Amino acid sequence: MKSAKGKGAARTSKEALKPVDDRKVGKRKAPARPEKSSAPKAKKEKKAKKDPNKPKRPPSAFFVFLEEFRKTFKAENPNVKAVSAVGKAGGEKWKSLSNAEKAPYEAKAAKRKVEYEKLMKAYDKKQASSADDDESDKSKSEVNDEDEEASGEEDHQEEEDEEEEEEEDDEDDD
DNA sequence: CGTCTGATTGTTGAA
DNA sequence: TTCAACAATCAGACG
Repeated sequence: MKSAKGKGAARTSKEALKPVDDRKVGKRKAPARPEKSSAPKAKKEKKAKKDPNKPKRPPSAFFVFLEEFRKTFKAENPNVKAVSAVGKAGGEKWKSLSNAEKAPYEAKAAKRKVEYEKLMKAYDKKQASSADDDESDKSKSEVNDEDEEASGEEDHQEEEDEEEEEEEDDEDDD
């Protein structure tokens, strides 16, 4: 451990064959630059292209719950500075929650997903535009650089009441 | 100074 | 359908 930054590769090499049970996933950014030195120039015509505005993945219900949990956890454990501590505690607590309790978190996560899809469309367009070799000709023709929600558009403005309470207290179905 | 790590689970995107 | 990687966090640690 320690400085073995070479993590990128190890992260899923053999584990790939093994079931996903071992979620030893903590690693991130695998494909991007496991080697430290070596000239990053590489240029590679079209590969390893950084995303100008790649939308980040929407936080799962667990993360949504974690966000709140972190505050609570840190509030009672200000001394704890290890992210892993919150992760473990959060994970444990998360499993302790019932469907009904996770419902609000999932609802939020679901909403995130919707927004994410929207961002994806915008991002997708950018890629398309970029895909084109020469954009100078068409110029403004395709998509504007950044429109986003700027104007009102058809914003439905969520009026969600979160009244999807279908819970029949059937948590312990097992 | 910058990038990476740890640890959790869920979700998403690609094959 | 299945795999693999990443999403936040926060401070420490290494280059």
